[in-house]
Amino acid sequence: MTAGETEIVPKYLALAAALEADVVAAGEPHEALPTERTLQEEYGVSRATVRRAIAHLVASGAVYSVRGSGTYVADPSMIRKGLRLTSFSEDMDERGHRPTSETLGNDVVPADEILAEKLNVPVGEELARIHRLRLADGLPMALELARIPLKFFGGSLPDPRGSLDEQLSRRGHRAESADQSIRAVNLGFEEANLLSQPVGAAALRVERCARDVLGRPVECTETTYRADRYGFDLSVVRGAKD
Amino acid sequence: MTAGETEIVPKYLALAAALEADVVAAGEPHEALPTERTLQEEYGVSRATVRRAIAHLVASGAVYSVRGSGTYVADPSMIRKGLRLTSFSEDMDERGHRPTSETLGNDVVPADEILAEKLNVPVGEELARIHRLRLADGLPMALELARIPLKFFGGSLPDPRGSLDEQLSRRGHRAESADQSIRAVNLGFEEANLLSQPVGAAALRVERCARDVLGRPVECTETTYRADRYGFDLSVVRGAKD
DNA sequence: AAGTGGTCTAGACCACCGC
DNA sequence: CGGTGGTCTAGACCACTTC
Repeated sequence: MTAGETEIVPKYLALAAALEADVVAAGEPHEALPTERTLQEEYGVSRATVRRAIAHLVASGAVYSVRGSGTYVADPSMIRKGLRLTSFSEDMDERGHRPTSETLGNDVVPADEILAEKLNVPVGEELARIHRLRLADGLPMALELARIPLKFFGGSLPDPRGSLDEQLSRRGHRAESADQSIRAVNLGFEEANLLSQPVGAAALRVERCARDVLGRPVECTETTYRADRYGFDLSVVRGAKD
Repeated sequence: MTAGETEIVPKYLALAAALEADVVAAGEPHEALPTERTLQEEYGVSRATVRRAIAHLVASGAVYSVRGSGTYVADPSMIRKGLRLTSFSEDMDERGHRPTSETLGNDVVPADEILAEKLNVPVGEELARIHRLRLADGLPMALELARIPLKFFGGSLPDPRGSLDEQLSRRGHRAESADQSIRAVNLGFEEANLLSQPVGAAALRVERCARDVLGRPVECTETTYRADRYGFDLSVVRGAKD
């Protein structure tokens, strides 16, 4: 009587996933979801479970509820980002945008002092440098410059077609945590052209140094987002100091 | 006078506030809270309400729960908060700068639709608008435009000399959590002059709507930081959202 | 085995929205 | 006014930790 690995998935999460797929993904913004009492019947669960599933979707920004009126598909035009570490692809996926990328150039350079320290390698260590244009729904969204010790790829440049994150994960170097800095910059000529923005336009620059689960640095990435298409929306609390 | 109106505060929020004050604030890190079933009796509520209150505290990072074991006061040193809710003064103090401010203008305006909704007041409600230039070590750092219902100050404009945060705290409207959006903008003529920056320079615009411990909105503030002097540094982890 | 938090149910009443 | 989401109750069973 083998158990077979039956994964335990709470009903409310399964329901949230089902709603996300059935209604949210296929629905127009501001389209109403069935009422909670209707969903309760349709899915054969209690209303508390329906409400919990919906609360999950509200928290993730997929839907919003209006007291006395109903629950509706959220308008994804406002891109949101919380406090979690995500790749560009994950980030766009979560917000209902189709992420693609265009490689602008790959090369190998020796680590300068700053990068050497951040990546915890000797100065002069070979780093893969991957320069990409990131698009959302086919429109330029960000420029990304990743610097990763070549040794993490087994000595050769990564396949530009595949996900960088995935290739790192396969070798046990999945990014698990990161230090980030967020700043505003004016776009220079080259950046502006690549992003289809006017020269001097404001942009968000995110510098990220990621570490794997053991705390070893794996990559330093600089991402420059179009200010008119991207911003951070997050919740903060008055917590204790670090 | 005062507001004789009976505020409707959900039990679970009231309980969360009570637990925060009674147990969390006074307790040592990793000290166990009473069990949910104990709290249920002590406070005369259902277990679902106790759980909801605790869920609130977990989300705010004040406590953590361990399945099969108990719920414990969180160790502040282990809290990983990318960004915390801080006032400009606190923020500058932590960064080692001396914060000062220069009032550019105070007035009272009726709430438009957008602010009325965010602040949960009727359209036309009187809002205090405090426009200040924020300096760090005597140099312009940010422009701040705060909008706060006048009733939170007892009907008169706040003392421009004192800390806004403090004056709100004294009246029980301390900002405890907030929704924030971070974007990049190009400075206009007036903003640029006030910040001693060239016109068109990039800047970080932070829009913050803060709530008190009971979740009541207290202020909506728009802060524009000089990009050359300010940025966010934070840590992120790859965690589930929820 | 006893106790904990995690999930779920089947009810109920309320405040609010729209007709 | 009926229907909606928001809150709350009093149970129940489960998986897990702890002894």
